[in-house]
This record gives sequence, C-alpha cells and structure tokens, in this order.
Amino acid sequence: MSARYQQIAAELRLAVDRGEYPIGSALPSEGELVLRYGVARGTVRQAVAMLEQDGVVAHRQGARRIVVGPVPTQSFSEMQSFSMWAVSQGHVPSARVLRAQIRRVAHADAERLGAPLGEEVLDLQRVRLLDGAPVMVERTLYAGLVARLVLAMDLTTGSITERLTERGFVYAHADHRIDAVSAGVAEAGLLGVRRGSALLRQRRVTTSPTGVALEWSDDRYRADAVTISVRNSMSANTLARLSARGPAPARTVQAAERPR
Amino acid sequence: MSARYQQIAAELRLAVDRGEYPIGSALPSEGELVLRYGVARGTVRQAVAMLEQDGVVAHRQGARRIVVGPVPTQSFSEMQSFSMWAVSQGHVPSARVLRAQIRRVAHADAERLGAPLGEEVLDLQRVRLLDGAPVMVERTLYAGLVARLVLAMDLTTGSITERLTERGFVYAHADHRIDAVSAGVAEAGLLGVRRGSALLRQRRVTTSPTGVALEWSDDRYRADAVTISVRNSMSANTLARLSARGPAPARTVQAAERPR
DNA sequence: CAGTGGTCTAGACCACCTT
DNA sequence: AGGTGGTCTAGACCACTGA
Repeated sequence: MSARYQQIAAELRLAVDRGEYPIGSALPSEGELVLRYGVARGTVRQAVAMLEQDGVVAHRQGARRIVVGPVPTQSFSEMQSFSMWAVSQGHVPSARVLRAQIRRVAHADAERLGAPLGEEVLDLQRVRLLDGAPVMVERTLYAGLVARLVLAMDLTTGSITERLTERGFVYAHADHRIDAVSAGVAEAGLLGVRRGSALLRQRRVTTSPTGVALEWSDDRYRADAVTISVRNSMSANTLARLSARGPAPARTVQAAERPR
Repeated sequence: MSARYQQIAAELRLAVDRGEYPIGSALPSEGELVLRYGVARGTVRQAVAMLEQDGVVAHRQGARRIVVGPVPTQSFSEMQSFSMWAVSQGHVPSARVLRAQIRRVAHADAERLGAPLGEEVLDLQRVRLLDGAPVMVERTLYAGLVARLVLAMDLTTGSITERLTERGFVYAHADHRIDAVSAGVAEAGLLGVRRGSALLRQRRVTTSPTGVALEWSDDRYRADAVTISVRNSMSANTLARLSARGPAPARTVQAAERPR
C-alpha cells in the first residue's frame, strides 16, 4: 500500500482534474485537510508538497495554495522510454535496428554523448516509429553492466527500459541536454525529411540510485512530431540554459551495481 | 536570516563542490548530521531533500545517500531572464527592439503563444545579443497588468524581469514547450544564419504565485549558441514529451494581482 | 541483525497575508 | 487580529539495505 500522503496527494489531484477546485481557486487550508483526512499536519504538508512540485498548485506564505492547473501526470518512466510514452499517448511504437554491437566507447562517442572513454558498452542505433511513421533516430550506449542483457532482447518491439526495470535495474536520475540540429543526409533519409531540416535533439544520461550511469543517448526528433515540455517553479528548479560551447559536465562514476 | 535547513543544505552543497564528498561516495547519515548540526531529524531531512531535488545526491531506502555530482546552481530568475543568465555566464547581453506596442491578443498570437484571445498586452519583439552577436529572436507578450510599466522601461539594456521584480511582481511558475523550427527569411537575416537552418524554440508562460499569467514568450535561439539543460529524477518529474499536434493546455486565469 | 532512511504524530512558535 | 503557511522539535514504528 502506498503511503498516506501519496493517497491524499492523489485524491487532491483527482479533485483538481475533475474541476472541483477550478483554476485560480484556493485549495483547502492545511488545517482543514488535517481534519478531513484525520492525519497530522506534517502528513498533509507532504501531500501538498507533491502537488507543488508537480506544478499543480502555487502558493505564497500566509495565503492559501492556489490551483494553477491540472497537470497530466507523466511518470519518469514515460519520459525515459519512448515506448512507454507512445503507449500512454495511445500510439503504437516500434523500432528498426540500424546497429547493435558491443564495443568500447570511442573518442567521438565520448564527446558527443558524454560517456566515459574506453568503457565497454552496447552501441545501439535505431529508428523509432510512431504508428508506423518514423519520428526519431536514436543512438544509445548501454553501460557494460546491462549491455549483454539488452543485446539479448528483442530490440524492435516493446520497451527496453521496462524490461530492465523488471530485472531489478532502477533508473533514478536523468540529465537532459536539449538543442536543435540540422538533419544530415543519413538522418534525412531515415526520417523522410529534407536534408538540412530542423531536428530536436535530446541527449540524455541516465543514472541509477547509486549514482552509476546506465545509459547515454542521443535522440533526434522530427521537428513536427514532438515537443518537450518542462514546468519549473521558484522553489524547484531543474532547468538551465547552457552555452553550446560550455563545459560538458564530467560524469565518471565508480561503485558497484547489483540488481536485487 | 535564512532557515536552518537551507543553511545546512548550502553547507553540504559547498562540501560536495569542494570535493569533500567525492562523486560516488556516501553522504553522512541523517543521524550523524543531527548530531553535527544539533537539530532535529526533520530539519536534516528538509536539507537533504533540497539536495535530492537539485540532483546533487541520489538515494534508496535503507542505504545512505550517494553523491551524484556537483550541480551548478542556476536560479529560477536566470532561467527566466536572458539578461540575468548572460551576466551570470560572464557575457554582455543587449537587445535591439523590433516592435513594442500595446494591443489586443490576436488569433495568431493566441495560437502560437497560448495567450488568451483578446487580452490587452504589450507586444514586444527583440533581437537578443550576446557580446554583440545576435543569438536569439524573442517575441514576448506582457500581460495588461504590467504592459505599460514595461513599455516605459529602457528596452535595450538591462533586465526587464529584474525591474519587474523590484516593483513587487513575483514570478513563481513557468511552463516551457521546447521544439525545433527552421529559420524563416526574417529570422535568418536577424540572426545571421542561412534560411532554413535549425533554431531551438522555447515557448514559455510565466505565472505569478497567485496563478495569474504575467507573460507569454517565444524565443528562437541559434542552434549553435544555446543548449537547454534539464535534470529530473524519479521523485521529482517536471519533464514531459508532447506530440507536436497535442492539445495546448488551456490557461485562462482570473483573480486580482497587486504588487506589494 | 544493526544501520539507515520512510512515514507519521503532536505540539510549538514565528512570519506573512487578509480583513 | 485571526488565518494560514514556514520552520522546528522529540519521539515512534516500519521497510529496506548491507555485512
């Protein structure tokens, strides 16, 4: 059973979605929620903190929390996995494998993806399709820890992330760097767009709870297919603007990893 | 004076930056921190929650928190304001005004920026320069509440956001939609790139703590100038992927706003 | 099994907003 | 001045990790 504060947060969220607390209106006070749910104030505060974090409500000290808007719950997994995202949106995802081989990280990869030079990884390149139409070219390096596991999977259907999660690997953090690039000849052909047209590039490093990097990826979306959405607030800021030529954050991590 | 838990978080953060807790190593346990700082456990937990939120440490129940990496602190304001960001990066920002007039939101604007149709706003279009080189074209609509205030400002230097903040307007939330577009003839000329080259587009709605939208903007960056960075974690997720043709989140808000 | 983090309680005082 | 959220304390029990 999930924690009480999570249940309360979910209930409030549902109420917002149903329009019981319209946009611009106030949430009940912490005291009222304490009475309504019969819990301590700390528990109520944990619940509303979740809503704040997700940008459902805003507040300032001394005044009641105000509903900013219902936010479609999109889980971390859905951000992480193309397949899981596509399914949640009612689309049918698939993939065409361009390359899948285990090798060591070369200099060019290290530069492009920020993976540690020389590490043994699975180099996987695929075209991702939505309802049969190509929308993204994907290049992912899986850390040695999971490389052979992934290589043994069916790489054309289903979610690799999901299957790794089932095996006990946990994704905890992700760093994203988002910019725009022009489609090269190869990409243009794969995506069915003109050479030079704009692509949305998302480079990502995903880390386990122990701080071990599990994968590095470079996804390039057709500009007309996908938009990335970010919500941030004064209290919780995870967004930054970087100069394109800024220093790549060093990210080398030792430590052992063992699935449960 | 800032809160005790914020001081503790800042101290720990500093220690991580100084390398006292190297990447991959464990943070002291909550119990140890309680003794070290002479506070209750709840206070310590608030402090480490901040570090977790910012992605400095990761954890799983039962095991100590692990240092993921030092994170450059970038404030909400720096994300919000081109000027403040540029200065923090050691660059000199400036602007060239293309248009500045008060009018009502037209259908095209409403569609493009998500602003409510018919609202009276300041329509401000500028080219933004970094050390004299054009890197971004910006189109911002300022809500009627602040429109005349902004129009009276010097629009070529300094930060509008900063000056609004001084007047008591508080930015609390921002929604960002990020995608890629091709440069049109006008944009290409303004930015000094070839027509059709890739631009990184960031559309943003910024809201005050009371849920009132203060500005809508559409920023288009030269692809070689800027990258947007996002960090998210299993517990705190503010990132989402949207289909380009997905529904624009309705965002109409009443309620009064009054600067302090 | 000992250590550690996750959840929850009950109560206190203060800072800020609203009226 | 009364309501509301922000911070902090002290203690409890449980779930998970690691040796």
